[in-house]
Amino acid sequence: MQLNPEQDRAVKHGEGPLMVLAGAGSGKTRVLVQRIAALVGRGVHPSRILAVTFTNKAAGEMKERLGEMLGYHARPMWIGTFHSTCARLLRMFHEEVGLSPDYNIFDDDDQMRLVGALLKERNLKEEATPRSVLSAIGSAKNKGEDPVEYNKLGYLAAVISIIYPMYRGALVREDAVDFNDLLLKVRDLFAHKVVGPQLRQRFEHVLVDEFQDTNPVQYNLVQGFVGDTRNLTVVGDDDQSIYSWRGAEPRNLLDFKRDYPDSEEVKLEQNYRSTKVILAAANGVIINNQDRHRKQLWTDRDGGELVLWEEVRDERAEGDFVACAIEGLVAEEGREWGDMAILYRTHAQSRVLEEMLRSRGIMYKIVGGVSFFQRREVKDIRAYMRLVSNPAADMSFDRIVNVPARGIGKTTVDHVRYYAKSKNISYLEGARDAARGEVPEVKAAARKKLKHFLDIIDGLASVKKAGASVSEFLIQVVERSTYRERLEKEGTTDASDRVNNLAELVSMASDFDDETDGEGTLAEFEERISLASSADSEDGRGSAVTMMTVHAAKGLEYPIVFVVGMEDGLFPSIRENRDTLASEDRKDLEEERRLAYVAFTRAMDRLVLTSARVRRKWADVKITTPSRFLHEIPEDCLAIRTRPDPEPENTTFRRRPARAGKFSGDSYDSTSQYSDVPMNCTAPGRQRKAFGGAGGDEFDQRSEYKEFPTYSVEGEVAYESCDEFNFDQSAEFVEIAAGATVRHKSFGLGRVVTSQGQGKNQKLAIDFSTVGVKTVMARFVDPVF
DNA sequence: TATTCGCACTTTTTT
DNA sequence: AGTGCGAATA
Repeated sequence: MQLNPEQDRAVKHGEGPLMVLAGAGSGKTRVLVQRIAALVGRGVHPSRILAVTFTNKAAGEMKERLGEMLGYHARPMWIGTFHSTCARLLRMFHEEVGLSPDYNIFDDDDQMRLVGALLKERNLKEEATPRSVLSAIGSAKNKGEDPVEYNKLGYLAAVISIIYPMYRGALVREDAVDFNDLLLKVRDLFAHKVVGPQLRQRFEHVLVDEFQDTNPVQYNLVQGFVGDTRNLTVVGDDDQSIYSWRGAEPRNLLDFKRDYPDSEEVKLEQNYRSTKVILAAANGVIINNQDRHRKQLWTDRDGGELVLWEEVRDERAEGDFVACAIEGLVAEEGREWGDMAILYRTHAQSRVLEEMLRSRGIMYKIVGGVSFFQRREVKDIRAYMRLVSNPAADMSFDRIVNVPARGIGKTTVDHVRYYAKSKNISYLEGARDAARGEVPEVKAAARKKLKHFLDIIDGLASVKKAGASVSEFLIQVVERSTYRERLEKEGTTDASDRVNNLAELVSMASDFDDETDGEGTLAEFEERISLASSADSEDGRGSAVTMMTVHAAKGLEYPIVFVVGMEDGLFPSIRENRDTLASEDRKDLEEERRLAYVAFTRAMDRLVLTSARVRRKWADVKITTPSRFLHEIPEDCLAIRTRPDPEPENTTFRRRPARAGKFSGDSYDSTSQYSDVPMNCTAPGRQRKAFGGAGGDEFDQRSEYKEFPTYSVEGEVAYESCDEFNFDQSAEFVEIAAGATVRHKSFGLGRVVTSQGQGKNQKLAIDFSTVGVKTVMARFVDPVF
């Protein structure tokens, strides 16, 4: 495909700031990739290019494409999310920010537990919920401000001023950072007298995708990375800004013009994705927003079906309709399941849809939801990993000291905790003392059990020390902790699901080992897990209908898109009992509208919207009003179809009688109203491919069942030595030249003055900030840049 | 100390 | 409706 003149201009832009205002479906990803390739072609060293994407998945795709175009030259490029980029930098500069190289990243769940525990400790549970505290802390940190100061006037001021210092203390003790710290610590690095200037000069070109979704801290980071070169490319679309609740400021697009007045601006207004009708529908909605740059998206894709708005009775009818329509599209138009996506505003809506699809034997996959990595058993195993890497990981200790149950009760743990706190040592150390009998409250029986637990941890530590690969280590965790054994003894389906999840985790670890030639560390694997978003796990394998939230659909496209639950209160989502100002309401509504815009513009050929007259929320039933956005769609784009209730007007709503079986969804087929929809449903009996049995749950976002790799439990695992990896790394080998910054194990950071010799025998004269100029073999230092 | 039961809370969106 | 937590019980 040829580039259009505007795209071409963006790709060919040389030095200096560039802003690309890219509408939905305008090929911005392609432009970005080509631009990077063009920079390399122009002689920019690949390792001096930083590209920031919104998701890890987008980063992966970009890497892949550049890999194809540039071969191994693409490898040294820095391509990733803000978070993964910062994690990488923090690993390099861990000392400067006071972290170990194996530092932990606290995810949502960890933070919640921690704050919950702190609130409990201070008897503040009445005053605030962990969620509210964290969101107050988070909104401050998103702006780069001090949480206590920032919330000084809010109703949580008192709680935050007590909890936040404790929270921060706990993170320091546990050698951990939260998501925001990841960015803030790197921002702080810019002020470091040695590292700061280096960081500023590190990149010659910086490119940021989805710029409308960056928050102030991220913008600061960008400015730091750009340094004096001013070679910054930002790509964004203010109409697709849907993360302001996470601190994103679409105003960054305006600020960019202020901060870089000499920037060139390119507008990509031709849409290559959607039909005219779909685009007109999306435009019709978005023009109702006040706060936006005017943009005129256009397409030359004539024709296409009208957007269909199907009004149905309730969410079951909605699911049934969608399932039917899918069948019809497969039968009539020869579409494949993989061509279709169902988008919803909230995860909670997925359940009914799932049920209805399943009852018709339609394969589906769900993106997001409860992430694989958040499952209890996976988190437990991760806690073992953490505790072994970092004995001070008290939260991890708490989590697994008695998991699986080994008879260490609450009272024992309380004694250990109290003792550890009073001596200012970690819980694990406390447990050691207790096991040795130094804590009188812990009696012999409990001591023995603690000893047993410590033996497990120490055993794992020795496995790690022996140089086990990550997957080997995980296998040892699963075995030595008796986790798998216990689960298998349970014999329930739930337990065997969990075993499968553990197998999946091990196999991911083994993929990781392969990828890193066995050189990846536990901490790196854990980092990857922590930063993996639920949307990343999507593997395009097989043909299945994709279900996800609108947020997760950002950047994706499908020939056919269903957007379900188009009702006021749901989409746009309106939270009740909220005491915000009217202007906030408008802002929220505008964001919801942008969300609708994103949803609609995912569709290439056909867009189907549904609304239910009645929707169950929790236990009760609510009568709904169709989404106001539906009325904003130009009439000539829209086909509206309302189905009357099959029952007489004034019958009261009858509850579906409770069934004995777990799922009653199958009963719906016979009453389906939709066998005559123009998308022509086939009869429910004619299913192309069914999977599983009724109520079976074997199809979800996880990949298929994998056996545990074979291994020996007894005897020592033979760990290969690892001194031959260097050869393959030549592609990434960076010649250390005078002026480079390097790190030495004992001398710390220094700057290379002169260099002598090559390869293994290269000698460097280095000016260390600690000890002055020293001559060192190059292989004893790590190039920082 | 382990297990079980009942209650409260959840549900907007996620790196 | 499903989960997680705390209290009550074995």
